[in-house]
Amino acid sequence: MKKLLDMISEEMQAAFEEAGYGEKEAGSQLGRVTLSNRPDLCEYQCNGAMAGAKKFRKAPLVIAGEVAEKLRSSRVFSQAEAVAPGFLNLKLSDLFLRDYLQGMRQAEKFGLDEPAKPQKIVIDYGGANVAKPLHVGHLRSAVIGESIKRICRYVGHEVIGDAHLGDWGLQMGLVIMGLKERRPDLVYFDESYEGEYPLEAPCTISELEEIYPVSSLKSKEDPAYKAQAMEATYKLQSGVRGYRALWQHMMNVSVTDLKKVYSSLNVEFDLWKGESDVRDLIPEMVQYMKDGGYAYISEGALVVDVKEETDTKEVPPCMILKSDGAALYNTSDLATILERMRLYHPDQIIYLTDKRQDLYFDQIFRCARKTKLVEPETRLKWIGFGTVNGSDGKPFKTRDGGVMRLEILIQETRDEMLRKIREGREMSEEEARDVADMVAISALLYGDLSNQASKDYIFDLDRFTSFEGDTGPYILYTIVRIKSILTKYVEQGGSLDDKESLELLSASSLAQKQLMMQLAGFNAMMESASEETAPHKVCGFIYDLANAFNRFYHETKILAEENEARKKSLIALLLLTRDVLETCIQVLGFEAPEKM
RNA sequence: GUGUCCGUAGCUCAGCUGGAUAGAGCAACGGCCUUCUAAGCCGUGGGUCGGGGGUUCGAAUCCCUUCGGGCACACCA
Repeated sequence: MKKLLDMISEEMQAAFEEAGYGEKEAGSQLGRVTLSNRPDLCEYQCNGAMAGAKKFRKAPLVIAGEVAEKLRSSRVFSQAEAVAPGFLNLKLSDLFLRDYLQGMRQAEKFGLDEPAKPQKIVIDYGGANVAKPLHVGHLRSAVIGESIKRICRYVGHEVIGDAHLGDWGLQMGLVIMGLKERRPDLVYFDESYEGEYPLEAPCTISELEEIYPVSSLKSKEDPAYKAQAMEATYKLQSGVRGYRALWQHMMNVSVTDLKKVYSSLNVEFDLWKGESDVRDLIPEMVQYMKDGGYAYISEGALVVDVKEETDTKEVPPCMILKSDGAALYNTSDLATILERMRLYHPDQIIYLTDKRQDLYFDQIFRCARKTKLVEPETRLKWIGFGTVNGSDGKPFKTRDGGVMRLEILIQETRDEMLRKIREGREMSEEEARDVADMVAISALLYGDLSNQASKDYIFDLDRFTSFEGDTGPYILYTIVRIKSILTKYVEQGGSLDDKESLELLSASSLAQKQLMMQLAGFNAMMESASEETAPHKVCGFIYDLANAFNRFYHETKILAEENEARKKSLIALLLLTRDVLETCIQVLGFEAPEKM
């Protein structure tokens, strides 16, 4: 289905041409119609007469007047008037709008067209680390990545989400050393041991999480200890049996825990790959880069130059191997690109990390292109997100200044929501708990996603969990209201299956028409949210839609409507509103309860 | 130093492929429940869009400059 604005722009363009203001060049913009920024004057507007005034050597108002004249009998516009200095103020025909919504309701995905070329996209969620607890910073990559994945899938692309764990670096050596300090008698550390290793993991997740910070601190203070940790890393990487077995246990314990936390945020990965998965590809890739003449030794390290003529900044070379010959983050990221091209051959890879890694990804992408790890048409996209700050504007911390664990944050949000629900609603304890969990997730996700990803934002639990204003709970409340009416309608013997009834709808009030206009913008919004990988656009859209609905709701009695035909048509409008809202929150990553 | 992002109402944020009187929410104040969830709706007050210059018929939006802040600048990830 065409987008509403495109349809009415075409109508307008035709009127321009008919009035003698055709443009030879393709892609003329004279007839472009946009949503009015003066809703008190009109619904849509076209500014083409002013843009064309110079070219046609005529006063804009004259042009606008002549164009308006051509639109007198238009079936699209019920009103088109020329206003000084040359605006074309437009109102949409009720019939046209109604037919458009009817088309939406009957079309797949509310009239959103399939992409011209569906892509295969890999999303790299930027790597939680094994044996280190998730903290607030991980909230963003998980939540934004999940929403982008869902948006792209909805639009019609094939998307593979990869958790991409940090499971192979020095931190693994640190954890191994930390464990060895505590429990030197474990069989994994006995290098002469040749038997089977136990099936049971030697430590729990909380123990692992305790070990890392202690060990990390110690390595900073004690160079000898750090050397041991590096040796442990080396032993793990070179395949020492006990270390590998231990590593496997830590992986299992950690991944189980990560899955638990992520799934509480409705975040799911298709792949649980990590740095370790490409370890065998590294030698081959390094050799390839040397043979191709891309990589050379600089200051002892193996690097690839990624400077470009047009650079206005200094771009240091991309390092492939450290001067001690060891691999680093760059190495595994590049090898991962190689692996992904071989296994999935994606059209696009999207990375989510915090925005400080801007330069780093610039280097990686340039290096991948230069060394032809990817094809010229493969898109590499980096989405750098901002910091989660506390109310003081500085990175979010716990009360005592520590790092806020994601699990704790989620729990606090749930508790707060449960408290509010108990306060304001009569509900069984069990139901209150279920509802609180759903609403809490909406609060958390919407609070994050409604901000532009690239900007920092202030995490304010009170604001996010509020039922007022631009929040997840407000959106859910609106959906629940609609559901409640629909439920009552069915109880009174009504049917929700009538796909034709929207045809009976007349635009009888301003609020109703505004609701309809808002609904009609769905396909355009979703397309741009997908193209710009911008979940906040979905949030903006449903907030406006929820407002439009609530205004309409307050002035329109639906169940009490006596004209059966009109009642049916109103129910059809409610159904469309509910479905569009639920589709939108689904791509944002949360869902609405039946009651709240 | 080089580069980059940001600066919009008291607070949190939209708007930024240039259009008319710069929008929401929170907070403040005032209305609306015998009727579909008042966790809602309606209304009032609140602004040199950091400053200056330029391009344009028209600039929060584009360009330059300046101030203030964040971040990054090869052997961490």
